[in-house]
Amino acid sequence: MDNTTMPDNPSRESDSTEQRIFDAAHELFVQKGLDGAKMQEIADRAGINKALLHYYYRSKEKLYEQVARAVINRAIPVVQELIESEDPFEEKITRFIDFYIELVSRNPFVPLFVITELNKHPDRFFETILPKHLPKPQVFFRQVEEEIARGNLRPMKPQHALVNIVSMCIFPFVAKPMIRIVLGLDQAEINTFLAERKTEVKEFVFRAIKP
Amino acid sequence: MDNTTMPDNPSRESDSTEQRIFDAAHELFVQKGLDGAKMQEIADRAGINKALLHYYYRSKEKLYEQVARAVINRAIPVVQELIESEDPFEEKITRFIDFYIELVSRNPFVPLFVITELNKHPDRFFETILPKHLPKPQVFFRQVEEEIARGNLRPMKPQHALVNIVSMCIFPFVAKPMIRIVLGLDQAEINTFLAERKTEVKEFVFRAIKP
DNA sequence: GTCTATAACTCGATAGAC
DNA sequence: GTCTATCGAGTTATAGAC
Repeated sequence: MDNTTMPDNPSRESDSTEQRIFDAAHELFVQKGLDGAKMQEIADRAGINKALLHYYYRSKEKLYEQVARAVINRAIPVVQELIESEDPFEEKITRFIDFYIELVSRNPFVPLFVITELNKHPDRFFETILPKHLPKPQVFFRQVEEEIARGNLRPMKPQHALVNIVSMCIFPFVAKPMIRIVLGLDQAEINTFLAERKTEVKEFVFRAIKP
Repeated sequence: MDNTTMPDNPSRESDSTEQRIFDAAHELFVQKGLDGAKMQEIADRAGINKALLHYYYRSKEKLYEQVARAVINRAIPVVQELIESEDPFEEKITRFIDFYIELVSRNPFVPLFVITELNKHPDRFFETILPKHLPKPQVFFRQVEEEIARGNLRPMKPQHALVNIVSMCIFPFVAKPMIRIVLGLDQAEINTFLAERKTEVKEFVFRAIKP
């Protein structure tokens, strides 16, 4: 953890035991996954005994599921608001990129956690973790079609536009260590580089979608 | 594994025991990671006994390292050739996107494997897995600068151009299940969507970088 | 609610027969 | 080389005192 901004995972000193356990589990599961995180380590970080984990959460599996649900449910409303917003299109894209990059840079482990969970345990994910209501991109697609009809955007498939934008927002943060190596940047330089992303992605996207 | 194309991981029926173990380990480690893959499962898939794994590879750790090295070393030459090529710039970009997407769609688990490994065990990665010579992007950067000077590209930071392109090539395949859900596509539709990426990314990129 | 102690289990690793 | 049997370390989970 070398970011200057703190992640969105609160860990107040004064919380209840149950909450402290949950926060510790949150941090470790998101970083290390279900197999990688150990109950002992979670207990240590929460400042309590291993037995209490079972007292409050019954099993590792159950604790993990609650954490996973919380991670998903915390991210969804933000994304939903961004993607379903009825703001004027150009503003919407700008806000989308700014907020999305902000979100990911505050929570660099979350996208990787979700992707890994989805790859390794798709059944559990669909049945017990994924909420009923997800962000619906139809608003975004309709807006793109309208802008194309008005001649404000070049003709293109809206799905690919969305995936392109999201890819450029998320991937560099997920692949930060890889990018650091290939570009030959030190710790300070990679952070500067990532800080430039908001500007660079917006510029890139608007050039790509304007007619 | 629902791709129509087979991954680049060969598993011939007639190979030696050592090779069969290696192939089984390759498949399982890449999909499940070091902690997630079990020696028993590797043995089962290779059609031999657990004890033989240790006979040939001494320990799980050593087997894993060999697999990880193989994965990296198989990917690097392709990427290196693409990024260091001295082809005319526009051809180079075209080839880069086509081959990169082809590579990732054949090996959808590899980027996630590398990223996860790099996040969880950076020390081992740098000391024992990463080869001495990596793809050097300096050629690419110089070409971008030259094209800008000639007026063939708009002024931009070459690093961000590269990261944008790579993001759009890799991320959709890594996040395939997530994209499938959000876009509401069935198995056939998501594959069609991913097959369109070569065309769509090229179009998007050229619009974004032309002056 | 919280702790200590320990049971129960998983899994990597080894011994030894063939 | 390959197998069966088993050990031993590390982990999850529980029992029971306070």
